[in-house]
Amino acid sequence: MAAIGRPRGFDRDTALEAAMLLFWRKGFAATSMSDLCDAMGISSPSLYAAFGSKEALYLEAVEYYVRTIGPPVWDKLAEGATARAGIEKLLIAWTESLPKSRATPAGCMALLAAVGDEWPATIVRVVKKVRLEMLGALRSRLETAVAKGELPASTDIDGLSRFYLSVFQGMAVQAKDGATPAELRAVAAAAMTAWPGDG
Amino acid sequence: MAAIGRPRGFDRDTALEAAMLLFWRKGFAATSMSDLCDAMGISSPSLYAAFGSKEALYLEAVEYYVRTIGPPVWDKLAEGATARAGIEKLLIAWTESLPKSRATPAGCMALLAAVGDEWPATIVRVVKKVRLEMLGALRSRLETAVAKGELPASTDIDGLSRFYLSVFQGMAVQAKDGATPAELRAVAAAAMTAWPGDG
DNA sequence: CCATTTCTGTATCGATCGACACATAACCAT
DNA sequence: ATGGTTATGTGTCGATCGATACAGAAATGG
Repeated sequence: MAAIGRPRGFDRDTALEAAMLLFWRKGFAATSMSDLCDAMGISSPSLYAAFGSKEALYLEAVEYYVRTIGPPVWDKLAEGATARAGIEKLLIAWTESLPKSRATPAGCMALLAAVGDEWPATIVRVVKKVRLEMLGALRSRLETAVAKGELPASTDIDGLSRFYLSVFQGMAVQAKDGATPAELRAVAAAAMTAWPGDG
Repeated sequence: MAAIGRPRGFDRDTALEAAMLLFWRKGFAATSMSDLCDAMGISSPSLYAAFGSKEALYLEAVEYYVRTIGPPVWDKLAEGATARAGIEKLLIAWTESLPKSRATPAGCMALLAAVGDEWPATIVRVVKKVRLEMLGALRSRLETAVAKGELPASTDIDGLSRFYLSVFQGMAVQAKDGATPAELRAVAAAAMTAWPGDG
């Protein structure tokens, strides 16, 4: 863009990250413009000039979340020699990522936007797409496993991927509820015993 | 109470049920007093006279939910000869109860109040207690199973009950997301393969 | 009948919501 | 310097939020 006119007095990404953390913790409706302005350190007109609206800001915050928070965790799925190892690594990564930490709120932002209060339709649609991508990532890994012979061809791939998505979502809810990493690890361990062929 | 004064022009329980269904579907913040008055068929002052406040009405709605919606499903846990059968019946009951039906919204009201937007502290505390009761019901059934020798004494009861709670919560999220009963049944089937000793 | 009590509808309260008008300040090109 | 362009802060907009004041209506007890 043109470097013309008065330059912006704040860093856009820094402000966006502050908005993401606030939205993540409090949700959409419960986060007011006033809250956002305080957290981002800017005034209302600056926010509107830079992001358009509260709703547009939320959508950008989700995008930022998917871009920065998701990959370090979901990359685990591709690691490990087998799909089983990948899923296990992913589960462990969740137990570390989902509880509230010094830097981030508890739970999964893309999940929290699905449940609870009714949200603007545009947001619901976008976060739903994100959740479908999670399901797709799981299914894709399982399909590869079947193709490689790690799992029998009769495996219910859709059901199994949906099952692990369920476990993830349940863990996210419990994390939001204050569950400790140790408690989540017990859930992950139980979930791994559902791997086909184990006993 | 005294039968003195002008009698109430509406049935309290009927109005409460209407409020519950609306809160269940839309959440707390997204449900306005105006919405409630429309759904309950009464005016704002009547609502305040009968229920006190929006927050008090929500608390009564949760109580009503726990009293009327919960038991038909959770009673399944006690049915069946073994804990395994009880859990399986419970999972199946969820797959039928969680999706949106003609009469009820999707998901679990007590769960939805945990996630998403920030809710009033009193409500958070009450619904958290409800979720702890769910966990307690599962754990209690598993303890009985260990006592009866259905499960080895080394069973991680806390982890296993938390695991099945996770599955339930994940199923509730996916139900809210529009998952079909068939898709939820696949999740339930996968979850049952995690039963200790199966394989 | 009247007095008392309780419920109901209209109309509205102050607070807060998201969003913006406006004037001013800070930068670039010329 | 000067005009063009964009960002900033103050102040405020209409709408909506949850919650009531008030007066009239409907019941009971005398």
